[in-house]
Amino acid sequence: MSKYLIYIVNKVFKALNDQTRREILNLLKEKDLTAGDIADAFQITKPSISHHLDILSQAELVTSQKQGQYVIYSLNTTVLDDLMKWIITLKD
Amino acid sequence: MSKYLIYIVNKVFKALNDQTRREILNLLKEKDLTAGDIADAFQITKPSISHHLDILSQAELVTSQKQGQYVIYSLNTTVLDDLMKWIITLKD
DNA sequence: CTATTATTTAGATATTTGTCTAAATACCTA
DNA sequence: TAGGTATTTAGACAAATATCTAAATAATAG
Repeated sequence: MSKYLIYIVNKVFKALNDQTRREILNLLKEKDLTAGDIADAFQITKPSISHHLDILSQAELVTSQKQGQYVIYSLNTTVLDDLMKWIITLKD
Repeated sequence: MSKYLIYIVNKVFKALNDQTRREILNLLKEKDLTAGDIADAFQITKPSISHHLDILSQAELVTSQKQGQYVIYSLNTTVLDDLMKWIITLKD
């Protein structure tokens, strides 16, 4: 288990250890969304959602690009491969 | 995504969101160990390890059986399948 | 330019979490 | 039964976290 993988996995587990953040990822699975669209899907405030999106970004579970005054978020599943690797290592 | 799976995945993510607990699982991958053996592998106190083991038990990531005055812990990888299912669902 | 909309940042607060020490429980052995 | 070992429980405390409101930043539209 490389130091790099341990570092990534730590961040990803942290990011995934929250129901709201997991639901955000599920929303983004369907299609890319603006920060506002994502916030509208939850009962919590926009700043809180912004914070969740930041944590997801740090874990590289989402990417974002600015389009005018909007910020569009997309799901990024590449780190999930690292996560799977970690889990499989535990299994065999 | 069933309510049951969401419930399980929530507990498992909680349990896995800690370096010490992840290391405990890695130790148990090699062989079953008593609570004391596990505690000896870390710098933190026995009560703290006991607490970590409790969280891992609640998530069903470990099982335990009493053998005399010892409690022997074993890795249980079955919930990891549920976790994998959740991840794969996100990926495709 | 000014007002409006979208998003993030800053700072405060309550809750959760990881850790500790001390005590309790359970089992074993002489 | 008494003393020792293994483990857990209870309670305290500091650090981390999720949330909020208010303010700042950035872009658009009139």
